[in-house]
Amino acid sequence: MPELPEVETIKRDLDKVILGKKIIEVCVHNPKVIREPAVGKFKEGLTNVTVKNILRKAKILILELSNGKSLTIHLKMTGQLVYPGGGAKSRVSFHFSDGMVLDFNDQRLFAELRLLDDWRALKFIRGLGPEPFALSLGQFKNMLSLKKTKIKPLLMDQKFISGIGNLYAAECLFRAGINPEKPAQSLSDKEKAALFKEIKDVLNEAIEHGGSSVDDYVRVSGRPGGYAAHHKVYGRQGKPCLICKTPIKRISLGGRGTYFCPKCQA
DNA sequence: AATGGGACCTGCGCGC
DNA sequence: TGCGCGCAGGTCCCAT
Repeated sequence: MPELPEVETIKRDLDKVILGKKIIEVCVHNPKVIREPAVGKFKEGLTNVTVKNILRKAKILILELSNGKSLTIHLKMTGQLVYPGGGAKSRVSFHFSDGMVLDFNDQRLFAELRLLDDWRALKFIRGLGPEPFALSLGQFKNMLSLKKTKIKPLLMDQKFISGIGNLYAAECLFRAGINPEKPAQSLSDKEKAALFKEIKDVLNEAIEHGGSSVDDYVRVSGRPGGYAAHHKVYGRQGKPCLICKTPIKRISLGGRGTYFCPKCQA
């Protein structure tokens, strides 16, 4: 499930392999993932253009092109970008003038590709909250103090703070010792500070390790990221807490699997 | 305002 | 063995 660290890893990987290259042909093997414009216009706008710049906003990748348009890619859960491509799983393939291919794969077809005149105008992007790295502790504390919502669903709310998903919300809360059901505004100053620190530390560490390969996530090379070995709670239901040995519990919160230590995160 | 559910998808692992 | 079911999760949308 690509979250901020995975998408950032892909952005950096793509910088090394396709930045400055010219796309000469786009093959759409499954049109479902092309959200706009119509497939014909999509292909047309991506033919004979150079990749000028690659950006990441929250969990979205943006390729700025030489014709002024931009390709936005939201990988959702199972999206992959693989280079060199040419694989059988490809939903869309991008062919470059040097003969190389970038594959876009997506097993569950949830991903969203858009070719836009102005990515900044995309409603979802306009609605994004600040990225964790753009916040000061004071701002973060203020934001939390205004919300009665349970802290874990709040961390995953992209309008509140952007880039954090189910996996990293669990890891950050564990490291900060905060119960995922605790109302945001009820966190103590100390807890807010701990959470702020752990969010930045966990995301940075995950980026350093190339992201977490659970489910389908792979780096652009096709190889896994290395952060899953450092997970402390995610997916560890019933296994002993790495700090106190209490079995890790799984509950459903906001319809999502939520892992925590009932003792360390009381 | 907040919360809960369903929808979108498909492969996998589980129980019977 | 084979089948059906629940689950996985980012985001939107609707209902309460």
